[in-house]
Amino acid sequence: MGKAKATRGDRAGAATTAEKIRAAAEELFCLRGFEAVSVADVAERAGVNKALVFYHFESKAHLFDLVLARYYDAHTAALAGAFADEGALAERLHRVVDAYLDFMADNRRYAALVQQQLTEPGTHARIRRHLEPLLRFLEQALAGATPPKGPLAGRQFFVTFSGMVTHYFTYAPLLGALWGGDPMSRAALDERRAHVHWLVDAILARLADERPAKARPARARTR
Amino acid sequence: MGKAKATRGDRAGAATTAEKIRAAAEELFCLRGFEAVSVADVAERAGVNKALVFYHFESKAHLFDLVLARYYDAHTAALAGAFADEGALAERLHRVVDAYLDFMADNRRYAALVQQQLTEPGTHARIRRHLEPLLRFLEQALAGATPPKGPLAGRQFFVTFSGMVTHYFTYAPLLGALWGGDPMSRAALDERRAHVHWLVDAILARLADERPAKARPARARTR
DNA sequence: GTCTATAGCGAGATAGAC
DNA sequence: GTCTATCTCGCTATAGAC
Repeated sequence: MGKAKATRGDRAGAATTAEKIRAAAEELFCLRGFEAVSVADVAERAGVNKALVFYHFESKAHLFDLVLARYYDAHTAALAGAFADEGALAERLHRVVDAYLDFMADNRRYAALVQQQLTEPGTHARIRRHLEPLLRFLEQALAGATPPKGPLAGRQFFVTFSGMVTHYFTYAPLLGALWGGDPMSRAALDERRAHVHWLVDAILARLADERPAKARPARARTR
Repeated sequence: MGKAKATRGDRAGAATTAEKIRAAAEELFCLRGFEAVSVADVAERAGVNKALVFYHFESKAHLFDLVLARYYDAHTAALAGAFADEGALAERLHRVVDAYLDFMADNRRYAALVQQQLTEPGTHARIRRHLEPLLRFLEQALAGATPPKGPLAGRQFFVTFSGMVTHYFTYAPLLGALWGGDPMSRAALDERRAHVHWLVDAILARLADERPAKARPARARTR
């Protein structure tokens, strides 16, 4: 699982063989998924011999695991920062949405990769470990605005928000043809961003309307 | 592509060989996707010889195409009925959401199948033909409530609604572990249904609030 | 660490008897 | 229409020289 030596960053010129392989694998896996990429493809892309892939990484599966772990970590890190406890709830959620959209736009095949993982039981444990902190983040952020159980609980909004964002990217290749225009263009991404922001506001407004009526008696816990 | 004779329904006892194969393929493809299912698996499940699969269907890909087409058709049919022009907009949308959720609950791996297709360019044309009428349905239904362009256009809500629904099912295997309790249980599905209904209402309420205000000066193009 | 050569397997698909 | 036997190919992974 990676020689201990691979501590160097990924400067362009001085890439070690292992790093070239990792980079090539990342590119290809994110482009075509796991099954559709062969070790020979990775080696060719990296400009190294096929056998070296097995020397530096134990197997194709290990290599894929490594790529996936990097993505999961990057994803969590990107969102964790955005959840920072500053500003009103709406503002925080907008930040999170922005971070999510930006991450997806920068790693366009990531959504597809994760979706693909979902179809393979056996990888569920890892994805769960990846998603759990994100779910907790959102539940905590929403704690003051949503009830702890039922159809308006934070976990429902977790599915809703992540669906709204990721769906756009998994469907992007189709949307281009259906809509006309590139859904990955700056303008299109900004439009999607505005849409999701609008939805966040609509949801918060409706929650605020309902809360006093619903959980009325005694003091409402403002946060 | 299927002998012309295969007009019989799928009564249990009198299943023809081709039908047994088709049924087995449908089950397995929806359970594990395309790559993870071998022709030998299908034959075994159907209780027939492997070579017969190639006799009755030209190839594994053809067989898969057939299964997929059936699903797409069933999906479109299920939603088309729900879009019927009766009742207020909110009521119609609730009907569509219900039909969508029911279809997904009855065909639990369908969402994963479609997602998987999205990762394989070359199948895009077909999915597009499948999605196009659904998009047009929704755009038409929303025509009076949303602007024709921009972040609140119908097409944005198309991605949003389908994401909210399908995401629940693609993530279901994980949600069980994350939440505790089976996300496919009657109670859990009803909770999700209530959540999406609530969202539909929140969105319509907000749209109604904004429309007069937004395009205010001179005559607002009420459309 | 890097290469060539090849083992070994499982897959889709076909040949041809019945 | 159904079967057995087999072909062919691409893939992961390894052996072993350098």
